Amino acid sequence: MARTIDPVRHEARRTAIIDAALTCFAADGFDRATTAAICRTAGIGSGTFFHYFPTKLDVLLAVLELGTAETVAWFAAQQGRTDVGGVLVDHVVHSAAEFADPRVAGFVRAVGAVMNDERVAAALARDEAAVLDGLLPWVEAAQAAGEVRDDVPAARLCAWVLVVLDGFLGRLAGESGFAAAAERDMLVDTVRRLLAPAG
Amino acid sequence: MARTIDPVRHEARRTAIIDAALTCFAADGFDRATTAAICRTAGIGSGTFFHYFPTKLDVLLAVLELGTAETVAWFAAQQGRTDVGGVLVDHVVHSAAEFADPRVAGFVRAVGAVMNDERVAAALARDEAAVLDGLLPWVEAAQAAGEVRDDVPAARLCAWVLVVLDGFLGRLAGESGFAAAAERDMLVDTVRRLLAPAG
DNA sequence: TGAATACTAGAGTGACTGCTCTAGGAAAGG
DNA sequence: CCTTTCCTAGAGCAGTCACTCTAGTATTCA
Repeated sequence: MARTIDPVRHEARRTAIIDAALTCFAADGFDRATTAAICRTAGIGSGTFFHYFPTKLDVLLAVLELGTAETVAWFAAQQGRTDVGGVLVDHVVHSAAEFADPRVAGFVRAVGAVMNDERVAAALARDEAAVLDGLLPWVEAAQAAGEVRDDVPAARLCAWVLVVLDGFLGRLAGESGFAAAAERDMLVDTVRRLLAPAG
Repeated sequence: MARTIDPVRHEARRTAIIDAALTCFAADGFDRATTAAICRTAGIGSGTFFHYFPTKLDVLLAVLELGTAETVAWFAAQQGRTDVGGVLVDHVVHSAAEFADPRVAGFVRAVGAVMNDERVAAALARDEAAVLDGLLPWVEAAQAAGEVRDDVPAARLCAWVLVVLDGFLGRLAGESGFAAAAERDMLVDTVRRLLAPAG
């Protein structure tokens, strides 16, 4: 036998490629971000790139999966909290904080170009499910506590929270002078109004 | 001299190409929608295509400009109304109705792939300005009448109405079972809550 | 009618890009 | 040490696509 793989080194290299790809996708979109550019950004040759990922699309999928995992981890960390309203607000704040990475908005737009692909659609569905499943029990609890309106089913409310979050993220890229930090409070307020009991 | 151009015939042909391009862009995105596919959809040869538009990108710009013109025309038609709140609601309803064309969401995503282009950015800025400028006087009037909150400047409120509208549009493409018609009332309600005076 | 020009079609071209292939360097085991 | 496998690089290939060119047709004016 000979040389075994070093999982740490392997994972680090892989992550570096993912990060470079995220940068390129965000800047140029999926189709215009060439594999050559990603390799240059990561400081590797194309041979290395295709050693780690069979396809350019697979890197994009890896980025998506990283995001989904982060979401799942965040909700797992909230287990046991009793201030249901606080969790909802914190989730919005947490999302806004992630959007502060200027690459996020560009990457989301890049994903739009390959949404038709079956694997991408599945990954997006998983990602969305992670957020909705994470949010749902808290919204239900808040409804039971009378903190959130109950004239609309909890699942639909969750979907509408995503509407606002997605809209917020979408505006961060245009040069409309829309800054994540400056608009964060307004975002929280908007979600609050969306969820407030009918009055 | 000989043969002069027939403006009617010319415009009709041009519009047909724009419509075919809209269909293709919406379905496949900007880079994956080939000029060949657009020509096939429009039932023309590539010679005709490039006779009307110097570049594939120019067709996309033409689509954007058509949209901007439509927005300007709609707001012009509201001139003289006195029910300021009604105008705001009508605008949301009108937007939702436009989104009912399933190509709109796909097209917006397609535009995202070429947002970095200078001309596209300028066209998007014009489009956004058309909506904001159209909305602003009505929001200001509603504030003066006490129908809309005034703890936030009117311009910023307008930007946030766009956040919600964009988020709504963005969700129409995923297969999340999000339908324009079914969610319209919720959209109106969400904007109402966003604009309601602080309570 | 004839000439000039708008319009149309589609084959061809040049450039680009995702990915493969080969050749070799480096690390782990024996 | 040697062998085996992992890892890396970058030249090259096959395919694709926006756009050009040419040749011809339709339409209007004199």
